Amino acid sequence: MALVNPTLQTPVTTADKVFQQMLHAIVEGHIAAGSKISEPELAKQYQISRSTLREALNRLEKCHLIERKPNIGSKVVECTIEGLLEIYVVRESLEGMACRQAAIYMTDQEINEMKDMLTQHASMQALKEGTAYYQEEGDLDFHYKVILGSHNQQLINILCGQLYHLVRMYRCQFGMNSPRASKAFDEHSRIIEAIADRDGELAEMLMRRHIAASRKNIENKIAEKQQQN
Amino acid sequence: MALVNPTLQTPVTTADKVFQQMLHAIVEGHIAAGSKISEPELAKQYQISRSTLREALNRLEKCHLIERKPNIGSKVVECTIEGLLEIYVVRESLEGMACRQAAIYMTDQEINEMKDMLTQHASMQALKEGTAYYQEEGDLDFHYKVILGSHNQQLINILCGQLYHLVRMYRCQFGMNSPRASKAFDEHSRIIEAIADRDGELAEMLMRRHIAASRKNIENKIAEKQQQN
DNA sequence: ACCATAAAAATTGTCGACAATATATAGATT
DNA sequence: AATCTATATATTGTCGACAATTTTTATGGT
Repeated sequence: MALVNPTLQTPVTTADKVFQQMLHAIVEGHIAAGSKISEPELAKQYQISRSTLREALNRLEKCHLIERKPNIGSKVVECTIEGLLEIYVVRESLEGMACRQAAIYMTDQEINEMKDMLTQHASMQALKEGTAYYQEEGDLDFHYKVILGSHNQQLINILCGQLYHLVRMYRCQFGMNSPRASKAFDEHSRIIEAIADRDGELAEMLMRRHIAASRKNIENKIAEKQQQN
Repeated sequence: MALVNPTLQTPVTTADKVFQQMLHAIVEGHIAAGSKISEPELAKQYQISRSTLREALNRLEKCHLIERKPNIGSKVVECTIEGLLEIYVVRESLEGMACRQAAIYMTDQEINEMKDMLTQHASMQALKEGTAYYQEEGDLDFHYKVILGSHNQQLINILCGQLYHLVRMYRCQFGMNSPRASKAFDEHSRIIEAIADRDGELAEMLMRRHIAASRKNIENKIAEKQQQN
């Protein structure tokens, strides 16, 4: 029930279905990052015409998962360290604001649901005596809920509809940018507290620190790796 | 030489050209906000096939200027007060961060160019003995420059490639959300100062206040209008 | 007169073919 | 042998036609 982007519509047209299949394939790396996309080849592979494949490609482009140059073709985006850090900067900014708005606009029911989710995650974390679950789906669930809690359609579209596909792609392919399990959980609780207190200013600050901490964590890992060489 | 989105590629394919024409038409209201888009009709109007028109529509959708429902069709987005306020929230967040990044990454040359631009705007403002120029193109130029100064491709894409088309659309159609001329100019100078001082924290704060002030200005006008009725 | 149903018209989605452009191959020249 | 040019191949862009779906209109019943 997790790892599913909340803005993803249920596919109705064939282009929709192929889009979602390709989305999955790109995020998981089955279609390699940076690789060129051959329209005739993929059309044959999915057993659809080139037109509908192009329709699917257009949606992937909308998510910033592929890039297109006129008369030349499409490429899957590359996963670079710089790209990852750029995404963190945007997330820090936007999710911080989303959190501030959530403190204003989330209903009491939504807040309670989020609290329930967190306790549920806590038990799961204990159950698995590890942090695997929380590192993966749980973290995303939390962030999605906050974003939706902003009740701001622009924020929701940009974050869930675009940026978070890339977030998941980087998480699958780099691996190193999963949440720092133990600390992340505490940070999440504090953020929910601030939202429940309707303290938007604090909520924004905490979310920004939460994301900035992840970014710095990665920057450190990078630095370590570079020292080894 | 302003009012031109810096991320807009020079059109190469016919779909590109039609896209830019329609972009212009929607922003200026020649294609009415909220109106339904008839593919056959527009294809005939632009003298292209429906396929290439659909290609253009896909790009408009990427800019969030039209919305599409499967098997039903496309509509131009509506200009609502709520929608405008949502955009301001996102701008406050993202442009604030862009400004912080600009203080880090802008080159000295870029900063000088921006200073030059501002003095040029000042003289124009005096020349026209009004604030028309600055209210329109000048303000956009300034904000574009800051955004580009972030050197963050994600920020640039989201702001220039998507959000600012909507900003311009609202400005054309509502009119009331143009910059508060006299104050805006001073605020712009202070922001540039902060960037030149490489004070990212201050730069972000000033930009956020600058945009928040515009938003509050609109909220007040709305409130006034509602009191009249 | 109103509502439900069925037929007709219009609109969107998908397909295959052709045109325009870019890439790869072969040949000629120095 | 290397470089430039010309040809051939492959890929992307555009077109018109058909299929599937939705909207409108017409019809009949209460």
